[in-house]
Amino acid sequence: MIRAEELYASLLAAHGPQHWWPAEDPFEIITGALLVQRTAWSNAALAVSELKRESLLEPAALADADLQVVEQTIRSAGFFRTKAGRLKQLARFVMASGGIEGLERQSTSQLRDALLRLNGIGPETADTILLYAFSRPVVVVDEYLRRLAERLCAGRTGVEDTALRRWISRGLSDSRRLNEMHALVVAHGKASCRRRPACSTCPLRALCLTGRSVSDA
DNA sequence: CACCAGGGTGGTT
DNA sequence: AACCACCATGGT
Repeated sequence: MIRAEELYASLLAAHGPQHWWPAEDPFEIITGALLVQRTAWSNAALAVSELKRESLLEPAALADADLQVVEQTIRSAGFFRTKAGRLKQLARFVMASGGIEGLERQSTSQLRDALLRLNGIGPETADTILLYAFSRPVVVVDEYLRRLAERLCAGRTGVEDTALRRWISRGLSDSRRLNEMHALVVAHGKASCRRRPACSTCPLRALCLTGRSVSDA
């Protein structure tokens, strides 16, 4: 049985530190989390800097901004009509919650439920926000992690997200390493081939060969 | 030219 | 519950 801590060490050795969102403005991170959905980060980052240039990277300004202006400003992030409306809604939500400081006072589960009620924020984006903007010790489950687990389990499919969460959080409980872990999983997912048996050059090959189950015990 | 990127929604079976 | 089309830009 592979421990999550071993996986973390192997990923870190193979790909190096990823330093995603190192302690920036929480609202900027929230905005980026929405803009990056199904989009290359370079394009999302461009949209974030454009918002900053337009002085729209603050809840009050964004909440009151003209929808058409927001659409054109974030154009580079793709799905710009959809995302512009969701961004404004998010800004209104932050305002109505007493700002970022108001959100920081909420418990992790309360904040997660509130985020999930918003249109355009699903489990992955909500957990990303909790982890990267509010430093909550949350496991982000994405498609890369599911594929990775599938390989570590020697092809076993259908592992539940809740089982993945328990497995990861058993070995990594602090937000700092969970932060790095998610970034490393994404980096590895993009770097490695997506065929069922991991290719022979995969840095995790040794783990794949010794791996059994993620959901056992 | 096709394919993909740090997802989520709404509709259909 | 498991699929599906759709949203749209920019890089390879």
